[in-house]
Amino acid sequence: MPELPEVETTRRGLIPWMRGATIADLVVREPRLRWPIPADLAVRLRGRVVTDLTRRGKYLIVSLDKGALIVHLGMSGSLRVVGPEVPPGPSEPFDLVLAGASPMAVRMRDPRRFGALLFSEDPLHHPLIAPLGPEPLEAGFDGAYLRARGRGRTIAIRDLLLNGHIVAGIGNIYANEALFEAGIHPGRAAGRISADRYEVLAQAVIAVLSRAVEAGGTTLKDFAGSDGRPGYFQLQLRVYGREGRPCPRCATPIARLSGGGRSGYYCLKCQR
DNA sequence: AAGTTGACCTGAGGGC
DNA sequence: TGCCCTCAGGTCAACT
Repeated sequence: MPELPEVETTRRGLIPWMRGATIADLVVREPRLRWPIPADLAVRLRGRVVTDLTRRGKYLIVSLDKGALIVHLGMSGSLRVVGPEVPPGPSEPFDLVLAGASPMAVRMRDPRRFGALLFSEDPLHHPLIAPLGPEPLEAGFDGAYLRARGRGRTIAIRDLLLNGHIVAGIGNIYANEALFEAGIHPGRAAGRISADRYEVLAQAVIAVLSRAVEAGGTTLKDFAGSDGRPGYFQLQLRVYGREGRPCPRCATPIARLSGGGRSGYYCLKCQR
């Protein structure tokens, strides 16, 4: 599920609830996520104050008066605000309980358990965060940067975009959508794309991600924002998941790139 | 070094 | 209806 726009949607929804709040407790029902939730985490968190909620790529960083939580939603994760009376369902590994006049909890749902909840004294230097590439919606990301990273390489351009150490936050949906918008074939070797086309691609990445953030992310199956409402960007998808349907530009049926990992969708006429 | 594949999990959907 | 197979929004580790 969650790529940059979905994580950003979650972050924006949680800010009013979390910023300035005191953590009353962490209730762990299932510690076996991508990495185990540290056993002593609840003890460390009780009484801590949330000073800020930020995002780096697909990671949420909950800054505390001492240290920070690092949250990743994996493939199937979401965070929702619930009242204390709402009983937890299956696949809901933890609640972060916040104190206040009307106490509430931030509840994680993660059926596939590819998500993570970790603690760090210095999150920006954490081994998962430090190697991330630039944020695509901030300065430092442009065509020249992408071209420099792709220079001389035979890797498919889609896989370059999916590598968080090259650029942070892009997943399979938005990589495919941006490549369509830029008219570039997802399998094209990264080293065989002109400077001009790299500039078009970088702008397409920025445009697609910005529109998706505005729409509240993409809900294909089960993504929900912190208020439980879905995103709406799936209505604007032009190629992802649309094999056989007409290309919005030329009406040629959308093709699917199979073989080797995750699938790619593209128009074989518009994208070279 | 760069590229490719497997691994980690659950649940949904299609075919028979 | 039910079983089995395939696939899914991520990404690290271990191979070639």
